[in-house]
Amino acid sequence: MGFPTEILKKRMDFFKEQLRNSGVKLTHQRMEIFREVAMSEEHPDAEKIYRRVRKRLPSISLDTVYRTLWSLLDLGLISTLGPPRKTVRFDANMDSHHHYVCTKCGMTRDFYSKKLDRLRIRESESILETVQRTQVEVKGICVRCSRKMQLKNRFSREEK
Amino acid sequence: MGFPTEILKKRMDFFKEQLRNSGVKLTHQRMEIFREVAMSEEHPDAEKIYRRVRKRLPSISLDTVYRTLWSLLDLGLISTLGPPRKTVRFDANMDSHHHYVCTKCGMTRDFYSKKLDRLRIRESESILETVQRTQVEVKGICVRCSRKMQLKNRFSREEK
DNA sequence: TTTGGTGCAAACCGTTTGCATCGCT
DNA sequence: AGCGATGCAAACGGTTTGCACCAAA
Repeated sequence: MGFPTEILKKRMDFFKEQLRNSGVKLTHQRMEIFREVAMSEEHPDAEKIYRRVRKRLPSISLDTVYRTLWSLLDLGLISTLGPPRKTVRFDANMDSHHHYVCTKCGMTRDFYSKKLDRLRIRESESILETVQRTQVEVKGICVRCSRKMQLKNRFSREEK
Repeated sequence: MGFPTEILKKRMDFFKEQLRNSGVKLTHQRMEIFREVAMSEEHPDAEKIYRRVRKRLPSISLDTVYRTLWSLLDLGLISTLGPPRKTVRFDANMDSHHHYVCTKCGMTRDFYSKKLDRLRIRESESILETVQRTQVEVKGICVRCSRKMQLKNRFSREEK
């Protein structure tokens, strides 16, 4: 195995370009951290990325990894899995349903759709042994966060 | 507003039955904690559940809330949002893709589907202001966890 | 009465922050 | 030289655990 070279190259080029455009410095650390995420198949967490990057940059620290990942997120170069949450959230609705999710604040609301319930995905490629359920996540920015961001933008425009 | 009475009743009845069947004691605390999750529209976290339950049971402690929630999860009475994770996980694949997710260990793998990409959900009921993307999560038990559980079951059978 | 359930406090661990230093541009 | 980026260590906050007490069957 090994990660497809062209895809990795494409991602690295985009990464460099985005950093340049946004005035964020291109450092070793950022480069290696992004490379690690970009060539991973398994959506690693910060600790795992840290351990791997440290093989090439032994003096890097975990908090640089965190800071870098959050910047990359702001720049739209990576995303996080699921809603952003530092807390586990619970759901007592065991009927088949789907979710609207705000990627900013994590707000989540159920919705129902007979059509979506009928979704059947092709065989799970022997990754999952048994499938429990198939759920659609519609991700976006909720009304409240949207308003907040507009306000913020207005202020920062006025500051200039 | 207010939560539909029939649905809540149905959930409470199922809850009591499941506790009875599994030999887990039905205590005030468990009752109030489950009720709180069952009648919530917003997928609260442990802290929020704790604050609400405390209004009725002022002496309850946060760790009882946690312990209860994990038991309810084991009993299949509630679920958690997204893969169970104590760490944030990152994804540098910004192309449209979907996920296989193991609900036990959180293992997540990408898959692609032109057909699913074409999914268009009906208007988001003014909950989301703007939709960024629609992603399908196929949830189940991965091969590795499945094997582990089989082993465990075999042992516990032998213990008797 | 017995045993699982609960409350308390302390431990744990992932993540964040303040600050002094480093090293690109 | 200047200033953003980094490393270190300490703080933070959500979650878990050990233990003694309590209460339901």
